Amino acid sequence: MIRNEQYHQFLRQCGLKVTSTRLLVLDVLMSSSTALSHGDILGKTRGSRLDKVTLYRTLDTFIRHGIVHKVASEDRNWLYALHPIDRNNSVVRGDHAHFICDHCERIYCLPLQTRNSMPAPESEEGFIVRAHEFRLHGICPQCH
Amino acid sequence: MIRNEQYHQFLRQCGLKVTSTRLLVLDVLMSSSTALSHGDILGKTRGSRLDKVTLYRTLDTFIRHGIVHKVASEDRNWLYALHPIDRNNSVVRGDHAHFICDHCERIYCLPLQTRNSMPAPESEEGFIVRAHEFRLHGICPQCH
DNA sequence: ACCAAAATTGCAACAAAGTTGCAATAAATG
DNA sequence: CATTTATTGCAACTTTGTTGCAATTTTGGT
Repeated sequence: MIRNEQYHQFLRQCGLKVTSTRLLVLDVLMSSSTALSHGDILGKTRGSRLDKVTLYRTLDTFIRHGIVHKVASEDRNWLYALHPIDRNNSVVRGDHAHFICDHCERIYCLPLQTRNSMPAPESEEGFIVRAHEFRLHGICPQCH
Repeated sequence: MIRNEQYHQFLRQCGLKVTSTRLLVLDVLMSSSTALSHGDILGKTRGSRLDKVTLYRTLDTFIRHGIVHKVASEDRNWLYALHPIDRNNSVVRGDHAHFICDHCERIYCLPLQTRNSMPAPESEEGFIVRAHEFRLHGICPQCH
């Protein structure tokens, strides 16, 4: 796998030890255009005796290091997706929307174009707003 | 409980049979300013031998009839909240935001004021947007 | 290339959340 | 008030996620 060298460098940049589990999970997430569940990832790594607990912990580590974020799916479990990575292997954590296809249930992370970008809503009636998530529902390109 | 007559009428308006379980769950949801989990509701109804399965099914029925909606909490389970009801006992399903307090973890449904309301983002690159959910993170009035 | 320290992994057992099938019960209609 | 139909409670089960611990792997210094 030629990408391994790149992933290796990326993990070190994030202050993480390089392990085969992490390289594997990183590769699976990189290769998907949609957010994946724990089960999805486990399915895509059959053959490489990756334990479910290890996967939970790996995803958790990635989240704590800001590489991955999780989105709740419509059927009560978590989907995991990478933050976009730019040409310098730096993680870009800018605002983006989660698009949920009401047909295939897949969740895509869509960058918010400037012309679509949402103004952060004002704090109001004692609620102090610090961050926000925008979830879009509809039909994805694959489903029409 | 003086509200029972009102709830009774409301359920019939929704085309539902009136049962003690539904009256009970409706009352619990009405009395809360935040969205409640299945467990929360079960906790608030101790004494009334309400079965967990029945509660799941009741909440599901309410959702199918548009009385209740569910929001994923930050720790992977569903919270349930009523749609606002106006003076004519009609359900108001207008846009609203979900405010998640990062301190107490409670989730509030906040109406979107006109000045805060989000324009529906344009469909783009083959993604057809039909609905959206806005999730706000921050600190709620009780926590500061 | 090897060693020691520290982090990571796999396993087994467990806990929590949610579902299914079915028999018993309760609500609405005439 | 009897019949039909929906709702409820229970037991067993599935799925998802967690904990503790021993074994293994990674890293940095020699």
